Amino acid sequence: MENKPVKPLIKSSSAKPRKRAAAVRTQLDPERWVDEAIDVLAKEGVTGLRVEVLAKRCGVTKGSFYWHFKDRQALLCAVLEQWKIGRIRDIEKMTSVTAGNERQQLHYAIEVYGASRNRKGMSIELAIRDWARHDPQAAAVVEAVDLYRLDCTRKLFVESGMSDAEAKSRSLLLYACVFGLSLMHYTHFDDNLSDLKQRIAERIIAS
Amino acid sequence: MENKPVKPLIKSSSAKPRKRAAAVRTQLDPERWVDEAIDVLAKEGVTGLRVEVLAKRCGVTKGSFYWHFKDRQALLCAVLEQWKIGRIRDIEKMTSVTAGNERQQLHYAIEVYGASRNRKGMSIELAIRDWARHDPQAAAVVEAVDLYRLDCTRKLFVESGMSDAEAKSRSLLLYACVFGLSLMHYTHFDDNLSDLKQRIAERIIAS
DNA sequence: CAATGACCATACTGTGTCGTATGGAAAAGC
DNA sequence: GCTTTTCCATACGACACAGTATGGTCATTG
Repeated sequence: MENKPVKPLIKSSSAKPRKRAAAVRTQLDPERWVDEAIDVLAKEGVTGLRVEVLAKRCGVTKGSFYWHFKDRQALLCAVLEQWKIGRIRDIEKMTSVTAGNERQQLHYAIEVYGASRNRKGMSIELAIRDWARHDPQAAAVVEAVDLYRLDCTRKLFVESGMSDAEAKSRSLLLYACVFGLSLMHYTHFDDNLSDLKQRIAERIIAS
Repeated sequence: MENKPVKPLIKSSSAKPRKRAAAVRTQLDPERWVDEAIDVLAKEGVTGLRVEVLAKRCGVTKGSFYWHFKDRQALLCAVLEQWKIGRIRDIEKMTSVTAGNERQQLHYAIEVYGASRNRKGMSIELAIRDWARHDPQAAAVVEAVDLYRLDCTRKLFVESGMSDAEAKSRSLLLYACVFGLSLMHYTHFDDNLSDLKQRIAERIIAS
């Protein structure tokens, strides 16, 4: 005994992908687990992210989970990491723009975050931010993402002709407003919400 | 058997307060439970609000809890209710102002919410809003509080000379920004955060 | 074809939690 | 003073969950 192959914290799926790529089997890899975990996270929060629940969603049992991950904490770390790189990739895509279109791109960013089609993305965002209130690791990831986001939009404001200080304040205002709105329940506050949102976006972006 | 006195859902403490008021004993009343519960809620979130944990904090056992409350859900309802009335009371106090001082009062409101001294209040706020993402009851309370808040500050904006539509958008922007900022991690974004906040407040309030 | 390793199921321990049943102590009421 | 009511402790059953141990199945490899 004791000769069980050493299980890495998170089994690296890049170290020998079974065969080549074809659907040789329907077996699970860590990424599948993480994807499913993020789904649960969005709906139930971190505390609702249980191993057995997740296994049931994947159609397997705990035995499989503990093959791919050392423990629950390892999954949580993987979730944070995957979210972080996904966010940074999105931010880069969202804020790379040809000169002269900065303001338009800023409007687009606000619209995307506030859109109801992005409901799931915002649920993940809020779940992780709530998670970060108790967990230093999550807090560190959130801070990294926030600082990156803030700096990207800051550049857009600067390139659209603002001072650096003003650009920073606008950048912070933009994201604060976007997340804050997703936190509030204001659907019955007015019967022309799109006009309200338009005014807000103008206030944030316009010089 | 079966003659045990009927336990109300939440034992009304106003229906015969034991003696008069004096410290005749150190026994617990529902309000004490709710106060302690809100404390735990702020630190651990709803899912961390367990009966036995709460009992230990109060220095008693579960037996006491289930005397004062029908079940855990009854406590949660009481927490929501107490938070709701407390918020509405605060809002009224915060937005009642002599004519001419509206803008000053709006600045004060932003400052209070963003202040670090109000850390606990904001923790409760965020915990309840996260709770509201899964629980319709909590969502209803949050909506009621939000609508009340939004309307109170809307009046301030109107009285300071804005159109109703503009006032509404400013009101929404104000609270969204306040809650959004408390959700972000931006302490390392700039070394003059107070200037940043000042600019943001100006942007929200100034005409 | 035999051996190895990857992947998963089953069974088990231990803990935390909800809710109930029941008894005990102290105050309140007569 | 005796009974009733109030408030709490203790003990219990049921369940959900984390993590471990161990064996089984199938594909891959030599």
